[in-house]
Amino acid sequence: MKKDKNEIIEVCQTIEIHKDIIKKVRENTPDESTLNKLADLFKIMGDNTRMKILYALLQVDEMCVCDLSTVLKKTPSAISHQLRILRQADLVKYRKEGKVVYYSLNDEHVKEILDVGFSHITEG
Amino acid sequence: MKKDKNEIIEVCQTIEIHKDIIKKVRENTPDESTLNKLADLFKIMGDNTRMKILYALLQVDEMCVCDLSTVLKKTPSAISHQLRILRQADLVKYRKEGKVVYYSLNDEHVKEILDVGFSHITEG
DNA sequence: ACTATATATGAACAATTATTCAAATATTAA
DNA sequence: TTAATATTTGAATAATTGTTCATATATAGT
Repeated sequence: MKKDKNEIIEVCQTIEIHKDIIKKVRENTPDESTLNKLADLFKIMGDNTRMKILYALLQVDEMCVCDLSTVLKKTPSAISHQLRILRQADLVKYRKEGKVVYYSLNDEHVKEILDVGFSHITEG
Repeated sequence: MKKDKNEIIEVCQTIEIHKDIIKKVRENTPDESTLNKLADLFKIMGDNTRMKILYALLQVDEMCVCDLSTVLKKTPSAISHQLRILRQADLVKYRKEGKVVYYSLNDEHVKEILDVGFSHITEG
């Protein structure tokens, strides 16, 4: 069992059980970097605090850190850390007004993804 | 700053900066358990290996552990561990034929979620 | 300049988790 | 029964990550 990433691993004794299936999958799967980005997107949404932030921002135009902190019952620091992650992933944007920073959703896709996920949870 | 979950935390000195916004969000956000389930769903999709498994199963009807192991260049054990997580989340189903276990996607929603996420990555 | 407030940030800690390894099942064939 | 193979499983390890705490920055008011 080679560990080199470029080697073909002989996973099972019957090396490739279903050649046609493996061929089809290899030809039609997006490249690794795209799949990694996709996994990263879901990873960011896969956290209770960040999910609550996104759903809160879905209800209103914008919220400041203190609003989110109040609604989620978490410290402003914890909220700020998570907002930073959402910012870096371009899922939220912000504007500054004096001392207060207002955050809002950055992307229409976010709502779509949440909606489909919601259907899976409630219907399925 | 109380830690009791039922207490209202006084996060900032100006306790609730925007009462109307906070009220609206509180009234329209799904309950905690639903949001947790939603975060769990995305958490499961937010892993490189599991994402590759899902995308592979999206291309063909079904694949056995050995097929997945070959395509993803991971040990059957690693694949099996991840399939177990996908099974428990009802994202995949399986059927057994002799020694071989065939896995397939369990839900139409999975494809939808992946598609919307894909749009976000590629278009945005 | 000084104080107060809203937010951000870095380090530390605790908790979660993906992979590996070894061993256990389950099924088929001899 | 014995051997071979596909898959599963439990324990151990290494890596990642969310929160807290202390501190820093930014802005407004006095």
